[in-house]
Amino acid sequence: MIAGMARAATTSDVFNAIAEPQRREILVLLRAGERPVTELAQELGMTQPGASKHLRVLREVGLVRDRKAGKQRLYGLDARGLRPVHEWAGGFERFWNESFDRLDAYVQDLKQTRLEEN
Amino acid sequence: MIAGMARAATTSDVFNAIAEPQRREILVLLRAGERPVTELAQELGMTQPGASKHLRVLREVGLVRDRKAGKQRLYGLDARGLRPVHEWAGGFERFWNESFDRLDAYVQDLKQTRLEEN
DNA sequence: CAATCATATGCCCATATCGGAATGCGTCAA
DNA sequence: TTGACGCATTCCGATATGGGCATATGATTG
Repeated sequence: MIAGMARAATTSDVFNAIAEPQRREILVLLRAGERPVTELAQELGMTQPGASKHLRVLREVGLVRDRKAGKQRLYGLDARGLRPVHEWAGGFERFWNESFDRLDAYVQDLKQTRLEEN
Repeated sequence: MIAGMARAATTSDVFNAIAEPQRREILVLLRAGERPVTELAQELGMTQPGASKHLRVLREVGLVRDRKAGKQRLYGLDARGLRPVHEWAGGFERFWNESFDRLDAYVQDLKQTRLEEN
């Protein structure tokens, strides 16, 4: 508990939860609506325990919620947790629009603009 | 090599690279411009080797590029790799609005059910 | 209750990962 | 050339992770 944690717990950080490709696939699938575990496992070509484990991680970070439906347990999307991810990445938007060669000029432009504003 | 990989290599997947909070902090810092390793380490309260390791990961996924400047090595942002992240998360945009409504309806259902039970 | 279907958990293994400490290595200055 | 500086790399230890497999738990039906 005290020494060298390898990484922020995947169960407490959305960024970490979506670092797993299969978990991202699950989320994409769930955009089409609620699904039982077995169906998800089948469509994604993974075992049922595998799907359950991934779903557990997604549930613990709040990206998914589950609902009992008779014998089954339906998993549904709760995408609110993805909003911070979207916004964080969006904070870099202006940087991927400017090519590197232009970035320097861009910074110069900003400076110039500021000068002109004063 | 063949059996049970724990996770997609952090060095080959942007999602995985940004799963580390400190690496995200580095990227944020670099929006202000190029920085040498020691300065990054200092501002983020990590050791120099620690910073170097994180920078290596970021470099290998292409989120950062480096340039020699005399004794120093300046790291700069290359945010293009964050665009897929932004777009992927953006694919859920309509869902994190709808989620509220669904959740609300769900809560209403619960209340209604309880009332009927009493 | 017993049998059955759906899902969750526990265990084991191989590997990845992070942090710390020591060290290698290239570059600049005296 | 010899230090000193800046950074990268390597080794180590502790831990997290994902997959496979067996099994436990839950709920439904007969």
